[in-house]
Amino acid sequence: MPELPEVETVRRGLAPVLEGQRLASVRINRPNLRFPFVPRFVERLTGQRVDRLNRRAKYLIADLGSGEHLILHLGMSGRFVVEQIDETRQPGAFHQAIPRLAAHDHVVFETAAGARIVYNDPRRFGFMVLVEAGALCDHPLLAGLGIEPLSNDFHAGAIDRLFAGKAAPLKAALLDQRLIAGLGNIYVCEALHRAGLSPARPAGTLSGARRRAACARERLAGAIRDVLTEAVAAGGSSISDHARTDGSLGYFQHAFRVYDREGAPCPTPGCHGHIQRQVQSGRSTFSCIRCQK
DNA sequence: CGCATCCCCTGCCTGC
DNA sequence: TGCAGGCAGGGGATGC
Repeated sequence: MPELPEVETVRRGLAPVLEGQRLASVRINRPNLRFPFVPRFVERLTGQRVDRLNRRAKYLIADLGSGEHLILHLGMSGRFVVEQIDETRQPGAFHQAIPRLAAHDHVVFETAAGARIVYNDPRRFGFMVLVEAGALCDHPLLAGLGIEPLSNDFHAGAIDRLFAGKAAPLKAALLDQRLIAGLGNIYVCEALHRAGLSPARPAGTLSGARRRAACARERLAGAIRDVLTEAVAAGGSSISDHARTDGSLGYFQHAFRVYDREGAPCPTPGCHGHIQRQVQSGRSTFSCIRCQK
């Protein structure tokens, strides 16, 4: 599921029920997701207050009252669903009375205020990692992450610097979380189409003083910012797994111009090409060879 | 180092 | 109808 817009959508759904609330109970239904849960994961979380829920790239980061942090990643198929539980029941008593667990409901949080937050992840590429106080910035999962594409630091000049000398195709460079953090397969394809840039073009050709390179990176920076902003406003893209925390679907998938549209006419005005699919770095790329150069 | 390939896991869709 | 194969939004480990 989740690229930056989907993760941000989940963050916005979870923040109102988590921030300022205590975790009255935590339950894990298996020993691992992508990684094994750390020892005493449940005990270390239970009773803690969540001060804030942040997002960095495709990670959610809960700041806990103890100074520790809980890093959450949704992998490919992870989702959170929030339900309001009967407030007359005793917190923590849901072990007996829990409503039916669906398949792949791996983690269940219950807040003192009566929200139940269920993490469901069929493929289990997601994970939850507890980080000691003060160790967040240096954590290996986060330390190497690149620039946030919706931050003020992201602009054509950043692309100029990051892509200088890179022989890798634009598709691969944009997927590289060490350069720009948060883009995934869908939004890379969409941004490249909007910018009129070929996914196969060497990333380094967007660097340097030449006017054409400067125009190209200007278009790319704008396209990335636009597509992500629009997708966040739409609640993300719901292909098969992503849903908002209230169960409703995002609708940005209806705005895709190229992703999963092989054979369709190119939506660029005046371009009479069609969308083709190719495989780059083992993953599908969708583009129009006519208007993406 | 930079880049490509493979792998983790389950579900769904297609074609035979 | 059943089954095999391919494919899926993630990232990490490996090998060249």
